Formats: sequence, C-alpha cells, structure tokens
Amino acid sequence: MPELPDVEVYRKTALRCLSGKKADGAAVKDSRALKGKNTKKNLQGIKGRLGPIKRQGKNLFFKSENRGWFVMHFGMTGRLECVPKGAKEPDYSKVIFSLSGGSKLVYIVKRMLGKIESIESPAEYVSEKHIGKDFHDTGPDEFRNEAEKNSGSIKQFLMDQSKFSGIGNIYSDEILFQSGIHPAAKTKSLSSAALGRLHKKALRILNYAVEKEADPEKFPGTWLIPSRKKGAECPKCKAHVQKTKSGGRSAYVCPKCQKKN
DNA sequence: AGTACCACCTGACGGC
DNA sequence: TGCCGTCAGGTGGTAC
Repeated sequence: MPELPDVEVYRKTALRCLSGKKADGAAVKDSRALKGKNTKKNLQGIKGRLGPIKRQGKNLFFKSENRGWFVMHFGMTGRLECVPKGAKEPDYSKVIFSLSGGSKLVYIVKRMLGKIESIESPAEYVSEKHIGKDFHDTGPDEFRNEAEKNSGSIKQFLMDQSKFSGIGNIYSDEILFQSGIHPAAKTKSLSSAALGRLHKKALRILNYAVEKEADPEKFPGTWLIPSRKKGAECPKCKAHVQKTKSGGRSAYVCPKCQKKN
C-alpha cells in the first residue's frame, strides 16, 4: 500500500494523534524493524512533544524534542495507527509510542521490509539516499527534462525514487492507464505534450487518492486500481486486463487502451 | 552514470 | 483441513 498517498494519510494520522500530546518513550516490540545503531535507545528515550512531521515521497520524518529526527519507511506492508487508551494494539505492531492521556501511535509492519531509523536531519537523509523531491513539488518542466534524459521504460521512470519520489507500482499503473500509455513504452518515445499531460494526470491522481484517504474502495469505478487483476474488465472498454512484467514488477494493462507508441 | 535484476522477510492465497 | 508453491504494493546492492 504505502506509496505517496498512503504515507500522506499516515502523516495526517500522526498529526492528529500527536496533537496536544506528549510522548513518554516508545516501546520496541521487534528490533528488526529498526535500522542504525542508536535507534532503539533513542526511541525508548523519547520524551516530550513529537513534531514537526514531514513527508517526502514514501518517507515520513518526525522530530522528537529530546532525541532529534527519525525517519519511518513502510516497505510493502507497513502502516501507522492511532490507538485510543485501553484499545488493543494491532497484530504486527513493532514500535509503540506512548502518549499522554493513554493513547498510542503504533508503527505496524508485517513483512519486515519497513524500518525506523534515527537520523541527523531529513535534508541529510534524502541527499545521502538519493531521494528526489516529492512528486507533489515537481513542475511540468523538470518532469519533462528528466524524462527526456531517461532511456528506460516509462513505468520504471515513474517509479524511480531518485528523480521524484512517491510513486510506486500501483499508482504508476493507474497513472499510465488513465494516460493511455503502455508501461513498457520507452520514456523517450513520448512527445513533450504527452509528458506534460502525463505529469498533470499523475498529480491529479495522487491528490485525488489523498482526498479519498488512499482507500481503493472510495476510488471511482473508472479507475484501474479496483480492476487491477488479471482478466478483470477494463473500466473503459471492457477488454480483459492483462498482467505483464516490467522490471521484475507486475504491471497491469488494458491492451486496447494502452499503446506502446 | 544509468539501467536491470535479484535478494531480502514473512504473510496471504489458490490449488491440490 | 493442511501443505506447498507462488506472489506481494518496498528498497538496496550488484553487475553490466
């Protein structure tokens, strides 16, 4: 789940959960969900207000009053929940932030691919990890410029976090579907106008998904995501949706609506 | 430098 | 019902 819209939802969840509250330590249930030497100690020692909270791409950053910055990544199966006082923690809870008043902010991951790490600053982190600016902050010109330098497929380009960050496998499929572009199309084969439309469409889709809390059940039936399975009907033309591979990742395509050129 | 591919870890699901 | 194989929306490292 966790692509830009999902992580944006988690940011809002965290904001709401932490607002007006103070943290008193974070319980680490599974150290494998942590990265870096001092992360465990720092999490356990957290005291006071948590914030600001920032998001860039799929990364969520938050600062603690006394232990500095942390970054959260959600991998394929992570999420963040605000659990009220007395309520049971969800399965696979890995790190639990205790808040004043008894509520908790809980970091949950199933498949151990997500991580929390103690870091110096978000700026240093994104520069070290080559994480490009958030897709929301990219303009059409820079999008086109980067695209024109890219020699791979358009899907891989959209998913490359080093240029612009936030788009993953699911939303890249949606963006390409709504743009009528085949995921295997070479980025270079797209006209400047097509790239401009693609960029605009991508922003619109991401914004809309955030509005709908990244919940696929609230997405329109005209979107691919609800039909993103092999053999389902294309919501536009009723052809069968095909499952293809792109760079080792599954890519769902309507063979009639999406053309390679 | 840019791109392509595999490995990582464990849960969910479909087929037998 | 239970076992097994396959696949999963993430990134990072390595090999071209």
